[in-house]
Amino acid sequence: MIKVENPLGLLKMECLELVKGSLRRIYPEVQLFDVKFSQPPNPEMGELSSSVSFQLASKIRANPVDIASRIVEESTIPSDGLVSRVEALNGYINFYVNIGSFFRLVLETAAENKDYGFLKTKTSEKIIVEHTSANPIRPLHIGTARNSILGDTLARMLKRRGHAVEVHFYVDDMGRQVAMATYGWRLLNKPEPPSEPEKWFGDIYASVNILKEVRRLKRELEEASDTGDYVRVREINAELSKYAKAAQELTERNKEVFNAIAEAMENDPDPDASIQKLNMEYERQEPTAKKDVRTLANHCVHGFERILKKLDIKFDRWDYEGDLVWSGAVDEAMDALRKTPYTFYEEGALVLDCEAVAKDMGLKEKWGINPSYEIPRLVLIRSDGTTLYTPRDIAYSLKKFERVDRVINVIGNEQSLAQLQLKIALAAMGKIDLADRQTHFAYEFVRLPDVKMSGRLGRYVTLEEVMDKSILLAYEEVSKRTPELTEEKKKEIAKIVGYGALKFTLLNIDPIKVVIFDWNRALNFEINSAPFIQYSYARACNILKRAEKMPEPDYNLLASGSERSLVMMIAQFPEIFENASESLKPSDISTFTNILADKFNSFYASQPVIKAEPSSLAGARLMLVKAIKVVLKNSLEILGIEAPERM
RNA sequence: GGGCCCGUUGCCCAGUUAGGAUAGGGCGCAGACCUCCUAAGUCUGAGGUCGUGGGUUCAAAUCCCACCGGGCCCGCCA
Repeated sequence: MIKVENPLGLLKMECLELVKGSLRRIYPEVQLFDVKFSQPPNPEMGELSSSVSFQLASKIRANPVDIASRIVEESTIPSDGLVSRVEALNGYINFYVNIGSFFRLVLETAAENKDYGFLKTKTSEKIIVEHTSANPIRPLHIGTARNSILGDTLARMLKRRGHAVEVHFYVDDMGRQVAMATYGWRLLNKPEPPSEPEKWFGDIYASVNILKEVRRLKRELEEASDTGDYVRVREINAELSKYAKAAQELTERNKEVFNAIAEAMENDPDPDASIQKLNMEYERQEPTAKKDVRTLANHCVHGFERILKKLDIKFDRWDYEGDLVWSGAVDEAMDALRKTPYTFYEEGALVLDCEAVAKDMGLKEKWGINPSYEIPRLVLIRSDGTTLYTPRDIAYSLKKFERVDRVINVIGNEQSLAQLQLKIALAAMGKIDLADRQTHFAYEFVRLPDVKMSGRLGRYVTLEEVMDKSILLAYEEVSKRTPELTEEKKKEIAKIVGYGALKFTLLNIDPIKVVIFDWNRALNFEINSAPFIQYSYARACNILKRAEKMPEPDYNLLASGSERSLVMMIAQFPEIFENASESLKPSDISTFTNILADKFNSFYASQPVIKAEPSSLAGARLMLVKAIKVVLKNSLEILGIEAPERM
């Protein structure tokens, strides 16, 4: 057997040779251009088609229909090749494969290679995928889950593509948020957190934030009523009722924490100052601050690790922002920026003039930014000398590039400007090459039907909640459908189905689209395609399990439309994978898999496999099922979804 | 005020990077199918101004321009 990685690629090469040969004979003067092949709309039109005549038509001022006919007339088809005939139709050139040889090539390649489809890159790189990087002050919720699941899938795609991938989690222990949470924890006299500490800390953080904001707004309200600014009064009241609602929700969930913090904060004349002080102490490595903040952050980090592990999402490194500052890496980066002509001081703060950098280095043109857009400046160092998030991220970026060639950051779309400013800072430092090798993989929020999720208001649907419900529902389904299974088996399948559905929901929709989270939609196994695909896989497994022998196949007998389109889909898989991983589009895989499962189910319903007559047809169909099994399994694997042998 | 993103059937989405043949799925709706490899399945049907209006092209959901509706950002927050 010939071993090939990409059977469709071979077929395309052969078709290309045919077209090229004809063109050379008919139009020797025409410069050859890129000829693309696509699948015709229905199987009667062959397996591949080319619209080369249309492109040629405008160049040589001729009718595309005539060009197509001439190309076909002039083509000489080798007798031992993969193409059996060529036809012209409506200006298109349609290629029909030699079923015996091409189907054998495709099915035997796919069925006998468990890594089928994972087409390797010719330019392997070292790549960091940074994802999740959630604030270590609250639980992971369904919004951050979108980040984790996308990031995890990107990493897996790139690994399968042949890159050396490191997965990093950036622990933001240096921001004001973590100081705020630690401040609240201290107000409670730092009790040992209960199990699931990150949920508890999330309540503390939200309590502090809400109480602090309410206090500020009340003060502003007094001022506004004193000056008789009633427009402002109305605005503030609206704000206050928003916080009141959040406080209400929080009290319903965790009354003790909220009340205890409320009481303790009464005694603090200026909570903001206390939080800022703690933040500054942490940055200066004051021992108690260091211990408290790190302890809190680590409780949360361990919680993240525990939950994500259940979804089989793991990290190679956890990079702490604090370490970056303390090691002097941030100072170094800032010094380097200070030496460029693009920074200046304003009221004691160090500022980067992003617009000037972009203008001098032609970055707008290079990166496709609207020339009339003035890029906002970036404050690098606060007037009190402490650092800020984006500048710390600049130092982090440099650190990452010490390890790898390429960096992919899975970060919310709302941080686009910050990510751009980061790249501009790199360019300002003369490291434009690094800026070009850094990708912001942006994704949009997951919203609740009426409100946006918000850590600050303590308003979120936690990831674990969704995971648990998903498994529970899947368990009920399994018990209903296959009561004969053992308890252990039911639970195993429930986990595979439940987590699969959750991941699929978030992977199958374009990351840049806002998702409105709907319990019913996410966990409805009729709507969700993951169980459907998994079920198809289980069916394929079942057929193979029941087939006692493997008769000698005759691939020429795979003549039905559904069989032919299945073989073509299998043939396409390596290029689908290649394209998905090059353009970082997990949904290409999920969509493809869904269609494959759909076609397989139609085939399953209409064509017997084991009992097919003659036995050479059964043999060919068994090979088809075997190949489908491999492709379903491999595409689910990329998506991080398990494929159950039975359901 | 400026910048970016989204808009496809009652609902949720694919297709837009790279323009090509009749715009695809799913849910829901109307109906059909288990003496036959698992019905988490299959089949049939109804349902569409691809946000609107121009333009480019032999050809536009896809490219360009303007506008409308929604989201995000423009902080010494992250």
